[in-house]
Amino acid sequence: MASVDQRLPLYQRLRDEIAAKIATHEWRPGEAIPTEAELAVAHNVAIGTVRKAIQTLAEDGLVERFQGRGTFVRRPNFDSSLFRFLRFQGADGRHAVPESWILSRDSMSGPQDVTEALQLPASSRVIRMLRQRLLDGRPVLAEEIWLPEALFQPILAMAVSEIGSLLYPTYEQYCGQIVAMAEETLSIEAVTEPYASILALEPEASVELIERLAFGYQGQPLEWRRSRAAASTFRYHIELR
Amino acid sequence: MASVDQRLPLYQRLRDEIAAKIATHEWRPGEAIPTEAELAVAHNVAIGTVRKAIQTLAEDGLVERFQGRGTFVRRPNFDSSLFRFLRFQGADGRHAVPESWILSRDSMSGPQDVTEALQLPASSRVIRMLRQRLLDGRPVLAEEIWLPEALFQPILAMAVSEIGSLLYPTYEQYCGQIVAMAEETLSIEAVTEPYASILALEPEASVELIERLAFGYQGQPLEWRRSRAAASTFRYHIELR
DNA sequence: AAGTGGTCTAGACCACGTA
DNA sequence: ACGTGGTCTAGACCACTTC
Repeated sequence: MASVDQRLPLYQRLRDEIAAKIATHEWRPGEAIPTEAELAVAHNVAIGTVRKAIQTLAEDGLVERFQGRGTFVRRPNFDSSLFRFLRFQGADGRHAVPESWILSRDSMSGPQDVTEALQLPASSRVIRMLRQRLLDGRPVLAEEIWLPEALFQPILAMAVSEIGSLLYPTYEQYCGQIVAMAEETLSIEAVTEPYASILALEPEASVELIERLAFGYQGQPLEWRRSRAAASTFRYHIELR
Repeated sequence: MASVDQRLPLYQRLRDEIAAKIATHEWRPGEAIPTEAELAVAHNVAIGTVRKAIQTLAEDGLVERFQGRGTFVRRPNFDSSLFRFLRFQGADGRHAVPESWILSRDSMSGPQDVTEALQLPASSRVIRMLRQRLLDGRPVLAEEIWLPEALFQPILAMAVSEIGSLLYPTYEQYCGQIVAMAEETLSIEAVTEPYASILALEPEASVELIERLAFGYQGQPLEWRRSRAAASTFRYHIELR
């Protein structure tokens, strides 16, 4: 364990120690962490200082607090929080998560753009999955998913049908990899095969390209995802403050 | 002034009182609010309670705190914070705000989609402006801006050349309207005139449509903006947590 | 009834900005 | 030197959950 910077305020050092315990899975998602009083005694600080440390962790989404029950390590779920922003035009304007089908899963030497995005040495082994997502029976999203093979070996061993419709819980359960943060970049492209077929569009039709890079607790890239969305059903909604 | 709910915690009631003073412009953007000690005495609460109230306001972006200087009412600027997410492909990958030219400004009876978005009675008078934005001399954005005429009369009285390149400071200075929050929705459309010409594209080319509804401190709609971005230069980048 | 986090108080000292 | 917000302490009582 790296020594903590003594110049930092107590509550930040305590915060970092707790975050490290979560990052190393010493305290696992879903579990309760020690109570405020226990932490105060263990670290020899006032309970108010513990509260401030935990509060910053709660703001960053690492833990969740429940009055009367305790403080719990949060289980992030970007498979659904992607859909916090992304919307599809269903029969009504509802906020549904489309069903998903994995079409293929391969192991290969990584193309340059993939290894660069995942910050891997050139030609590292990677896993590629193609996935189709449907709403009301219509294809709305074609996903191309890239993973570092070194971290996700168990994915190759599973039957494709065993891989759940939510990928991030699968990563956590079978590979011990937890997604903590992600970045998305949106742009427009002319769709090419195989994505045109997956979306039932003519080649060269315009689609929204949503590139997502997902990171673990230590900031290491875990997954690179390129999703193509059909223009007619695509919406992305966000609040600015 | 509505009476405060006595069931709420002290710090939330204090928070609401301060927020109301900001909303009514009793304390104006850029000004310092009273010190923690003064607020504690004035409201007869402990200084820690004042700190908690102010902290929540700072998290919501209503005020900014500076150690040694004081706490100041924040001046939101969505003209530049739009560009927090929106990126254009310049000569390099830099994060530049494009120059802007106002092409027209009219007063008219509001079309139905506009009055609905701005939550105005049908056929209310509205102001429409068209604006072109250029990066490295190339048009990258065509903006269609709608305002309730009742709130923005001074805009009609100004010469178009007097209207600055940043609209929100102009709204504040000449119309007393401050934008506090906004929502954006992204989608793809086939561009029509006059936006095709403004962007130097062929009609029916695909563009990104960015619809933005901006709200004041009391949550009232202030501006509806529909921006079309050329597909070749458009990028939208966001972090998910 | 016991234990948890939530609110609130009343101080102390520190770090920073301004004059 | 002075005033500001930032950190930290040591308690009290309350609201909620669990047993």
